[in-house]
Amino acid sequence: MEPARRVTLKDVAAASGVSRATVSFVLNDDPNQTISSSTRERVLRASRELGYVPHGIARALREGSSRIVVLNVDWSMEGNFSRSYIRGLDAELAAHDHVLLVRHGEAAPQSTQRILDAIVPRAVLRFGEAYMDGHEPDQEDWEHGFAAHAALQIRHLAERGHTHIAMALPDHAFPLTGARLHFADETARRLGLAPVTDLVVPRPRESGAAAVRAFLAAHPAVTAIAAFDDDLALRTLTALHDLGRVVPDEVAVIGYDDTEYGALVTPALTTVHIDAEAKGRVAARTVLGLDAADLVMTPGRVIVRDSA
Amino acid sequence: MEPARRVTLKDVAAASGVSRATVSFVLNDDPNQTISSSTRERVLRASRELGYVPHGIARALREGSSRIVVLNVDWSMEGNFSRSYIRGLDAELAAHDHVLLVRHGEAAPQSTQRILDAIVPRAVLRFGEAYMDGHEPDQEDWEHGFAAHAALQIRHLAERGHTHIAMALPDHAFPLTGARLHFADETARRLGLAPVTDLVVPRPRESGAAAVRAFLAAHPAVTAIAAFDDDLALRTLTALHDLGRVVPDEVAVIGYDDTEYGALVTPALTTVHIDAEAKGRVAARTVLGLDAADLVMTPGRVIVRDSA
DNA sequence: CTGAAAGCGCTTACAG
DNA sequence: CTGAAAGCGCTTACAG
Repeated sequence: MEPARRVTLKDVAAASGVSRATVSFVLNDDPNQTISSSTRERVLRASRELGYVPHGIARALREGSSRIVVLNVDWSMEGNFSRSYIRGLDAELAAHDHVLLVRHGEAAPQSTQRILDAIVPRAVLRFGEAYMDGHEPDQEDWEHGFAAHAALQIRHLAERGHTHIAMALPDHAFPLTGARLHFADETARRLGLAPVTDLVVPRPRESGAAAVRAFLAAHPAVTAIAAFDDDLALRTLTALHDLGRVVPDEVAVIGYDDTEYGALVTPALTTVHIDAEAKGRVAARTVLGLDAADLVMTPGRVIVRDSA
Repeated sequence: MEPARRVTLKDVAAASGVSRATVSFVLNDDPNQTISSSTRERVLRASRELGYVPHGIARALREGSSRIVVLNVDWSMEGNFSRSYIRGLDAELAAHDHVLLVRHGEAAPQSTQRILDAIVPRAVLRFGEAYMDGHEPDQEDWEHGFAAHAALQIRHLAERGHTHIAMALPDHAFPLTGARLHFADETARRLGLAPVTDLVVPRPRESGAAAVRAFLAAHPAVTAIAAFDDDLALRTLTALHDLGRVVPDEVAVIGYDDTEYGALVTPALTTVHIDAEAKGRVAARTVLGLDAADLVMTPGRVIVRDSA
């Protein structure tokens, strides 16, 4: 079982009767070289016929880094946002001959470092970093960024007449939670609503119900809850159910990031859908030093169901 | 901003007064070489002091393939199984100086091929492949494999007195669905129950309810439904709720793979929890040609809540 | 317009 | 026990 020997530059050079250098120039469209079109033709044909594929490793050794971009995903916000973001990033990198390596953040930082040293990626991204950029967001961010997405929830609730809104947050705070609360509150301010209060809803069902009960007792004016994500929305919905509160009549709940179970719970969850594929593509272009001005963002939108 | 030059073998060799070859022998513990312990000491110290990290790219070029193992994930069974499997695979590969590259299966096969040609991974795995091995499972598989996990659901229902069981399946069949049904049915046979019938539950809420209604009308003896995963369990639960059927009294439902929302729905979902980390580790060892006999599997277990 | 040559950093027969 | 040398496949100054 002879494993078919790899076709190399040398083979293409031999087949087309030129040097390896020339083949490389042609295949990489080197702008500093002028290659006669007949030579170019010959090289291209030979390359095609032999099924030549550049050896990424050799190229990487020569270029100083591999065509791998690492994405660290260390907070698990599995949903449309992350999936679409990764899809866009992946596709755009592939279009530019790079590979996306997704690192799920379980590994110890030390092992991660060893790995990075070993594969020499072109770039290392952290999921959510770009998303969180601009805590004091610019216009762009209020249109398509994190701020805009946070605003969608509040605006929807405001349209339904709610003036006192709380935000349901996970028990383990991380950078994004603070930012979300900030943007939601800023949106409420702009709309002339009461400040957004925060409500931590732990995962265990009983503790969740207890937390929501205590919160509502302490904040009787609150009639709507914007959840950090659909998971927290579900925790909140379950807590309200267990407390015998009617949704949305007594308390409205809106989720975030449109997970698949939102439509299946009762009452069905109103939520925010975010397609981040374009954002992923922008990240890819940016990391490769390419212009991304032509990419248009898909705005987030509210999926209206029954809970708000 | 001079980027700190990389420490190479040559530096370590110079610092310890030996050749690059010797350094390589020491650092790789080459069994074909006998190195004096004083030399070994000196090399190790120099390497440590200089913070030497082998250049993975150069090594890969020399060795013929990179220390990357690709995992293709193309059916999205996000839950404990996949997460724990990936965690184990990742950790074990890291322990052996390899990196896991997770490819989410959205990319076109052609681009995937180009990528693989470019990075020359040590191995390419397909998620679920090992899991599905042995459609006619051996003893091992009935203990810790796919068959055993499928059996857990049926056994739990049988213990609760159910004799006529259906399996809720997604509308798009894929290899795993057939295997699951097969194993469930085989388990029912061994336990002396009626054959397991299949029930396709589409995602849209109304179609789901319609499908379940029609099914129950056609199969009045069925009192329990084992779902393909928690998502299908939730679809089924929702359908039963919408049809006014009481769970578990009229129909019991058991999920699979213990997603986080199972505890939050009403009635809370009884499900199967599978810790596949050891399986991931075995896959890593296997792919590297290492012995995996010492790894012990964690058996799956039923998480009993209210739905069955 | 094209080619010979150097070199990226490593591993491993091979020779001593 | 240790070192000099070749070579993995590529890119890119450099010389013609």
